[in-house]
Amino acid sequence: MARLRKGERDAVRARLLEAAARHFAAAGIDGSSIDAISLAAGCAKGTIYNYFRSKDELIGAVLEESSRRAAERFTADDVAGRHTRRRLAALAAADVALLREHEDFYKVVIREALKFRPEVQAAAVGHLGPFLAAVERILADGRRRGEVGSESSDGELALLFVGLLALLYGQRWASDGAWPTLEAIPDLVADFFLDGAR
Amino acid sequence: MARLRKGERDAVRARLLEAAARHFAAAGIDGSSIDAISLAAGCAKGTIYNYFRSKDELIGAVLEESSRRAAERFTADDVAGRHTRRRLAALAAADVALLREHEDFYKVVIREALKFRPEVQAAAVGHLGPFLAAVERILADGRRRGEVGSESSDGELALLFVGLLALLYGQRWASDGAWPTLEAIPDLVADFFLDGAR
Amino acid sequence: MARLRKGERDAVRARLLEAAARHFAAAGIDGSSIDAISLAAGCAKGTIYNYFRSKDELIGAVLEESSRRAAERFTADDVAGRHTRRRLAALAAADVALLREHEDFYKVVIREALKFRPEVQAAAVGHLGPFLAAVERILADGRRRGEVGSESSDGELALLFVGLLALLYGQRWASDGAWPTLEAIPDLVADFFLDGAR
Amino acid sequence: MARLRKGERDAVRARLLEAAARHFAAAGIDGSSIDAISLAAGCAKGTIYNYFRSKDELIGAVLEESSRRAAERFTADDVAGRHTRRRLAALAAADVALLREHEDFYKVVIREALKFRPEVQAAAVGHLGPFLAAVERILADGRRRGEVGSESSDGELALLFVGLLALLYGQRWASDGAWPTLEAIPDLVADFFLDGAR
DNA sequence: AATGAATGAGAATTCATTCAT
DNA sequence: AATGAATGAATTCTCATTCAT
Repeated sequence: MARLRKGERDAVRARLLEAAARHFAAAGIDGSSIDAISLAAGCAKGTIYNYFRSKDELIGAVLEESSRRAAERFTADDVAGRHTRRRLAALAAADVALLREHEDFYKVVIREALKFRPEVQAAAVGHLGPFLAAVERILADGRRRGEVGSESSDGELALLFVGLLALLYGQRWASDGAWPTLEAIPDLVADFFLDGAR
Repeated sequence: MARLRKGERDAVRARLLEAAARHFAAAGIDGSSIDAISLAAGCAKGTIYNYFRSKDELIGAVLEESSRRAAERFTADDVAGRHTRRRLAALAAADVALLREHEDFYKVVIREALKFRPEVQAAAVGHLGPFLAAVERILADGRRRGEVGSESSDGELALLFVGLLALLYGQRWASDGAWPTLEAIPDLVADFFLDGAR
Repeated sequence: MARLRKGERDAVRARLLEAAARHFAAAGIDGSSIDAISLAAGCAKGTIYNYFRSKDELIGAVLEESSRRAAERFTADDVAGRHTRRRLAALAAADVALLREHEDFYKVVIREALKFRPEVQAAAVGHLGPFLAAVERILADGRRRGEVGSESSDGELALLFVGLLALLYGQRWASDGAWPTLEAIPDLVADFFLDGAR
Repeated sequence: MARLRKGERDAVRARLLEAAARHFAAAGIDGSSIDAISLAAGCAKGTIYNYFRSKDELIGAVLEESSRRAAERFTADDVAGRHTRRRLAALAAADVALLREHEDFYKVVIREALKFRPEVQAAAVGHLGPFLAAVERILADGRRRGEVGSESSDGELALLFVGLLALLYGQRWASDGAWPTLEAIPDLVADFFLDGAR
């Protein structure tokens, strides 16, 4: 059964990644077996090893995929002249839109990032690179406009911004969607990030 | 070896809990074996089952212990008349002091909470109860003083406060202590929580 | 706490044996733990080892006790001049009376015997000795009276008699007492043993 | 080693069942480890779990297999017009022939039945169904011919018949084959069942 | 390329037995 | 004598990975 068309092979790979993300999100990485993931993707257990050398590589690929998709978007809608608040809210809204499409991937990657393991952190920040850069750009503009005055560096603030976003997503998962809703998140994060509780 | 001297049994239990927290923090809960934990505590494999009926119960006891110790402290130093900023910073400072003593326990409980699993969330918030209540009290006073004006409810804000604190701890673990330092955290979290990036 | 009065020590031993029989009957020998038995007898785990060197010895003692009590009785009521049928029924009735008092012991010893392990068989038949001898005596008299004519030897027939009795007890346990009842067993076994289904 | 030649999988399963029966018969169910059984069947420890989900399922499969094979035979040779004695002896002879081929399976299933556990009894009698039905048929005919007159019901008598048979097999195992021999059993059981010791 | 049976290291848990107090 | 904590061998079961077909 050799020589799948390129597209077919990619399709199987995509199915495997989605099944993996689904299982990882539902049962945790350790609680998900290669066997169950393969079957959920419509393959036999052995097949997955034709696509990923090991479970670790599969995990890596899921995280990779998550950020790959994310990176395609950021900044697309960003417009430099606007108010900092609007630009941040728009950025968050774009992220929320992505999350809607790939919630399982987000859940996996966010959970992984929030384990705060140094070995993983480099990769995580790497994946977040484009997003963090977008935030920093907005912050730099914001300082010029007098809308940002924090003593913390833009890099630190950018990390706090994505952290807050992750926290709000997580709070939503933890409360089974009760609070906050996806619709509310962009304004919520932009407002709180800029003004705090004041 | 029956009838341990009074207190001896508690000492063994404490050693087991600390060894468990240490392993959980270093290798994750799933990555830690009962066997290794027992040996690290200076017991044989079977001994741990004289203290905890199962791994799940051990995990529960570690989380319990963590919050039990935490609950002893909060609000001790809180003084109602002060500025909101000072009170929040003091609360955070008390928490940081606790974290210094039981960092492994904190790491475990924070990681667990940041998996955002609804089944676990109730317990997590329950453990945080006294802390959250303290924050809410300060916020209510703050509103009276005109130092807090956010449209979000005090309950939501309190959750964001502990979330931010957890995020800063985590950022420290992830960066191997590079940023932020423990000393900086109380002011950092109080400032950002009240004023944001403005 | 040394030097228990002789009677006290015997009382503890008896309690241990009864607890053991109870557990063995309910959960099987393998399914019963020394710990549970000790506690049920009101002692701590270690105490049992002051009375029995090992679990095997405890098992042996339970079986021993069972047949010791049984041996006290047989033949007491037997009267040589009567009809074979009446004498067999009386013998069975005496056994049923014993079983009523020590049902757990009976269950254990019968189950053990019906595993048919050669190593155990010698002991089992040894324990049954007095009972088998009584049956053989009755059979020998029965032949003289013309009430027994089987070609099988008396020894073989005696084994069949106790086998039948055990079978009926067991059938009762298996059917939760539905059939046969304890009252019916003595006549049932005497009749069937002498006449079969004819 | 995927896609075994047709039949290969069944062969492995059969080897596992036989190894299990062999061990169960020799050391008891509780005394037999999954590990030892697998190795005896020529597999590694884990392999057995590709065929049976748990030890309980393996036990069930051994009992099932035992009665499945048995059910194939009964009554094949039965001829309605003959003497009750001859028909019963023939039935017993057919059973003995089966036992010769699958002695370990018989030993396991008989031992299990003679534990007289109500939960198991239903299954045991279910497995015996065809055999019991055959006995009852013969008894009904026997009554018509005047060769059976017992006051007990045919159902009860049938249970006694299989009980006797089991007892004789067991007696043989217990005596290491000394008495009775397999050859003698069919006539022995038919004679004793019909006439008793008379 | 896909399959899925085989593998065996490793994990949690049980429990008879020992022995210091 | 009684206790009950400690022990560690043994057991069941899981699962990532390999590889013949």
